Amino acid sequence: MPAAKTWLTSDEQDLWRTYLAMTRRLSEALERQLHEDAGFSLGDYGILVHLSETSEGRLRMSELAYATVSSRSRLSHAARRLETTGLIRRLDCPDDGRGTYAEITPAGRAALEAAAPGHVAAVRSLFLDALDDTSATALRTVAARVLDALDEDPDGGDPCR
Amino acid sequence: MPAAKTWLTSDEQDLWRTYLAMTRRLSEALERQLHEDAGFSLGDYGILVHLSETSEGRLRMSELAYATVSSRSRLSHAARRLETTGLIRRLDCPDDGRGTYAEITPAGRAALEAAAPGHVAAVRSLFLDALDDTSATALRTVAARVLDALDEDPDGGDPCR
DNA sequence: GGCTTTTGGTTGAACGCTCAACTGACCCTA
DNA sequence: TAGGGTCAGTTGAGCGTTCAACCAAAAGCC
Repeated sequence: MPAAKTWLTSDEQDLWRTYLAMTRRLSEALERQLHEDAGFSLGDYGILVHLSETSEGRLRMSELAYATVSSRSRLSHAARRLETTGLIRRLDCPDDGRGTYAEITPAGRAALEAAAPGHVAAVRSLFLDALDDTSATALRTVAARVLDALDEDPDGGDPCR
Repeated sequence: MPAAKTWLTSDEQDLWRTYLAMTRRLSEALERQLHEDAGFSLGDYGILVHLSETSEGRLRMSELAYATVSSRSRLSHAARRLETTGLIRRLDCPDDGRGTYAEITPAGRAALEAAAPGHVAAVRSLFLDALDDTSATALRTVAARVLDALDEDPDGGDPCR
């Protein structure tokens, strides 16, 4: 096999930089919209969504960390903040003395329902509308492969470190 | 036209969440690799790359902010840090009394060349290798459309706010 | 020439994330 | 049932980003 390439070809560079610009600007725009209109972040939104989707409105901290693709530490800090603003509450897990449940409060559900229309509209207009069937399929494939590669990689492996 | 949809369909949801998971985990993995191996961030890497690509090794702060898709403030802080570590230096612009040039130092070039192989290898193995010609083309199209939508959008518009 | 407005860039405070260290509870084995 | 190892979750320090306020130089304007 040839020597490992140290640099990217100009095509590769272009694609990579375009990808970086897209992801950065998209996440900034959505973050800003959500923060202005709802007062919380995309990460917080994800927490509320996942909790609201369960039958009991609650999830163990570690499950929630996995679902929201965040570290235990980040989730723990985020949960403390969301608890002080009253959107979730934490309660001890009766089955496991180490465990903690995060539970969405009525105020949390209300905040989520208030935030959803604007956020969903932004996701549509900035992202989903840019996709036709073909590119959506392609993107799914790419994402699946990238996530697989991350699972293989020691640095990208454990989403809950 | 029908009433605006407040929620995403389950297909849309799935695609959006997969996209979010991919982008978050990929950027975390690259950030970690670079930080461990080179001691600086992906943002710093971008700054050094852009400076090194100019004929004089320098760029006005605002041009650099645009090139690296970052706010003036972020770039200003990053430049101060890079200056204290000796990878760049700042000098006053003779043509415009308000202006500042950022210039990559020899140490900066050395750090960049030392960091490049590992970073490029990670970008390849985690991202580029997941793309065949078809999906690369599709991704380019998607990125271009998303960036266009961001340019239209008041919240996503100015990359240098 | 003086006046305001705009532009280029920096700064500090507030806040979120990361990392490593830590606490307690569970588990397993002898 | 005592011990060491692992697991769930939290905490605090350090650092990077954001936001708004700020300064100085340039550009418009009359």
